[in-house]
Amino acid sequence: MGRPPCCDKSNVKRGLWTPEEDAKILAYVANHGTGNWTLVPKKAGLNRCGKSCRLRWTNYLRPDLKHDNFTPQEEEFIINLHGAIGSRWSVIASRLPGRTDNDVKNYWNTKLRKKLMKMGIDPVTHKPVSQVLSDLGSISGIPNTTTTNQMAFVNKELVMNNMLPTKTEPSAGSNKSMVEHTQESQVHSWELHSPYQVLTTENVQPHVFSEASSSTSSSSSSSNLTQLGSPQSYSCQTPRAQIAPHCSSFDWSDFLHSDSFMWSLNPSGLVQSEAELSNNAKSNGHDHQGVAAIEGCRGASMEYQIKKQCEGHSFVDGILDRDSELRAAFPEFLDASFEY
DNA sequence: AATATCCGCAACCGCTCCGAC
DNA sequence: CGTCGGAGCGGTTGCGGATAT
Repeated sequence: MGRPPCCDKSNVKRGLWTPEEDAKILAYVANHGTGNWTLVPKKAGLNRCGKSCRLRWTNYLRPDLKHDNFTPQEEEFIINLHGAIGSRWSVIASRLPGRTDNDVKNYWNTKLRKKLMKMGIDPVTHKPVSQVLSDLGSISGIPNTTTTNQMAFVNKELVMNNMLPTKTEPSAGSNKSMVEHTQESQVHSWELHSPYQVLTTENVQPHVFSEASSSTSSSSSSSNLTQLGSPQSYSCQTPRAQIAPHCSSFDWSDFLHSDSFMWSLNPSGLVQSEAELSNNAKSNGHDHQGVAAIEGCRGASMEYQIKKQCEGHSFVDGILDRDSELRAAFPEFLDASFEY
């Protein structure tokens, strides 16, 4: 038995809103504020579904909304965060003042997705399409026929979008072909010229895991933080080889979803330095000991996950272990108001 | 100039989440 | 602890303007 509809769909107006209806919503909110949207149509004198009223307000009428075009900085931030957390539009929008989840979602679907595809970047995985193809081909445990079918499908999609070169040719801004890049992606970055610079292992990993990487990797662990916004190369690479060459079960997406990564983004979409993070944490009321502990914890997070997974811990085991350790270490940060 | 096609965006739909009871 | 209902989220649809033929 399903839930009854929130309103009588046959008796409410649908479709585009008139200025008069907008004025009624605005007047109602000005007098009563938002909340209990199911009562709004009746109280405001509207023949609309309450849900529709809420949508109209949140997506269009809210006074704090920006109605101008997205800036390049906002574009970069959306791409970065989408690469990290996927299509969680409300989360992305919450970090872009004046933008709604609907705005961000529409902008992604109409502009950014196509832009990435033209750049040869798979908008779902944010990897070079050549790498996606390579990954598909190397999936173990899948019968060859299935893989072949998947490859055929992907090839068709890519050809339709002019993303798959008909022959090996140098990619823009590099002397190496896409195929060569794929083959070397374990150790070299794959680059093409782009007005964007997306968060990658190169500019995230050294920042977040400077302590961990210094002890686990002899590769370059520059702590230079690259500011987004300037024209730079779009660098994609497989982090596994650099960070955990000894462990093949590590999944970079797990890290991207971790709060360690989220902490490295501030609302403007710029990567924060350790000093900035410290200052922010301090200004938020954390004491020095707490800040140091957080930084140490953040830096050690990747190494911890790699170790645990190499030791045969399941993903869930790792989360539970981590939860216990964090609760023991920072009881003051894990009060009811802490989002975790 | 008329028609077809494309594109962007507002709005809708169905579902999940979460607090109140 | 289960149910109810409001709020919110993400995917999808469809309208209207812009552009191509």
